Amino acid sequence: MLSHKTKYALKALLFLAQQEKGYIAKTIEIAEGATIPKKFLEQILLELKRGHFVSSKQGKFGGYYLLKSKNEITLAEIHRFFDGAIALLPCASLNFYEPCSDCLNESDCLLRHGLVAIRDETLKAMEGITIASLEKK
Amino acid sequence: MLSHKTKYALKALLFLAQQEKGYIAKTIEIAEGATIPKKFLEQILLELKRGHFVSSKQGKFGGYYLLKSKNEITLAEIHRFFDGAIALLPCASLNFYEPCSDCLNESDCLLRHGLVAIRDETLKAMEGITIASLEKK
DNA sequence: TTAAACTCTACTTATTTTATAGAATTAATA
DNA sequence: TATTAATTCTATAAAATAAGTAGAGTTTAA
Repeated sequence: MLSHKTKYALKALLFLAQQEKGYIAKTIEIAEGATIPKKFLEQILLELKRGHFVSSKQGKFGGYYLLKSKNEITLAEIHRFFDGAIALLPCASLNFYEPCSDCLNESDCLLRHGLVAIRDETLKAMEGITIASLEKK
Repeated sequence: MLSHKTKYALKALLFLAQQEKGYIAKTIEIAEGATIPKKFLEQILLELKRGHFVSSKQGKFGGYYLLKSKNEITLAEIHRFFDGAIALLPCASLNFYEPCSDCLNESDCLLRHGLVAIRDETLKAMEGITIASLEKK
């Protein structure tokens, strides 16, 4: 399952994608427009900025806007950025690989092969979902 | 990600699947054979019993054995049994559906459609992984 | 100078996960 | 029938994570 944080991030990005090009949205607008607790959203937007998904303008009349194209932001990316690995176990992960502490060795991890197969399928599907594709619905 | 509980359950089922037909395995054997904390495993085996995945024989010389065929126990089932929904949000789930509290209404949930697509792909893949298929590796 | 916005750090609260402890029950068998 | 060895059950504890809140600091426009 997605964490609330990831869900809120997706909703915020979607909100920004739906604004006119060049529009700068205040946090409070995004919070109310997408039904997200404002103080929690502040943190999320800062993280999205550090991840170069959005950029901001400070000070009066400041706010947030999309930095990456809505066609280029995928569910896979956002999931990894906030929730980490897409694989079901660390030993089956590409980007967050860790060996199992409770398996004798890599080749003896009986779960790994099956979970790598799942990861490949899930990843392919998640890379196909972009902010732009969500907007179409 | 799978919880440790789900991972342990899979490893325990795999251990039971690898025993000779009719063999009754003690908890301590499974714990040591599959590297699972024994007292935690006790709870997991009881849950697996209540879920009709395994059965047990009580008393001296008792233990656990597979009740369902190893070809019929899928990753999807075990995931749902211990970790719940396979979908990324409750509103995209088949078996654990709940409406979003932070979406105005069902049709306005912009994330839902994309996440249902992911769920369909993931579910199909997870239904293809059985205890027997894991054993082959 | 003021107002209105983002930025940053710390903290709190709640929930869930991951166990552990120990007593009760069941069954085989000497 | 007493003993032993196993499952079963309930309660609790410890740790980690998630979710949200508070408040001071900084930046910018007018």
